[in-house]
Amino acid sequence: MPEKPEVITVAKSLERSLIGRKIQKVEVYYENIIAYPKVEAFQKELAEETIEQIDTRGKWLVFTLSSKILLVHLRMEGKFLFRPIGSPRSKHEHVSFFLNNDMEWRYHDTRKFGRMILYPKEELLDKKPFNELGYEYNDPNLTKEYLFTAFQKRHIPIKTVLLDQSIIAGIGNIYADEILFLSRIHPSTLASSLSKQKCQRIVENTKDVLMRAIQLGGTTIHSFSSQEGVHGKFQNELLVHGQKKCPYCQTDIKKIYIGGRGTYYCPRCQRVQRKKVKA
DNA sequence: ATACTCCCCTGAGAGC
DNA sequence: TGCTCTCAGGGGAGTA
Repeated sequence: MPEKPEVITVAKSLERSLIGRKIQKVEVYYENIIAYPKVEAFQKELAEETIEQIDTRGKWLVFTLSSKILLVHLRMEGKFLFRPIGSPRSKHEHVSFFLNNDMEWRYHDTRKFGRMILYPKEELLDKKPFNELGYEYNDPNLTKEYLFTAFQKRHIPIKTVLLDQSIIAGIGNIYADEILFLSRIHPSTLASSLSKQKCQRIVENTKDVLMRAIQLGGTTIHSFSSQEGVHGKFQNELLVHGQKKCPYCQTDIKKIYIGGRGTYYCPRCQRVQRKKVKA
């Protein structure tokens, strides 16, 4: 669920509680959350590290520490909580960072899909996932020429390509639908068939949708999972994802599956491209 | 290199 | 009521 705007919101909400704090100890209750290095090394290397800065790259949270970089991907339902040291732990709290203010910074993840990676600072850019992430929504290099070239060799639906983090980083299922709706492009259209003009629309609408969503603190869809400090308002602005009627033409919104992802579109505003037929 | 399939997880919701 | 089944969904791994 968290896409770029939600990840930014989480990063901002954590700053006040974490910047300048020292991690004294780490406990891991579900080991698969730690993707790299091995759990023991992860715990050992984090001890005595101070949190200096919090950023995002794609959908990753990037914690700059004294001598390491901690990456966290929330995937579907990851979230953070703060609890006094020793507070009862719920069954979905899988990692706990003991801070130097008698608080535990805890990672909660119902589906256990989230992942954490710890790297030495200098290795960050050479390794997965950073060495294979595409441009951010606000990167000046994100141009219609770049997309047109990248799309040429992708003979799969544009919806799927927008979710490919190696081309544009940070777009997830919800915003992909919104971007294609605003661009008036059918989500099944093969990426390789898109004109430069349509690539330009995708560039503009990617920037537009993400910027507006970031201003509103992202999208909160699952009411049951409202997380501490994160209350997005962009769900009120969604035009097509999860909607019933097209806000422009009142046509019934259709839901289909593309690449296994639920996909919403307006069959009138987002027509299937047809090859021009000679008269 | 690109495309496709399977898998990881759990809770919610449907069906009986 | 309560059990069983299906499904969503980001991304990594394995395979063609």
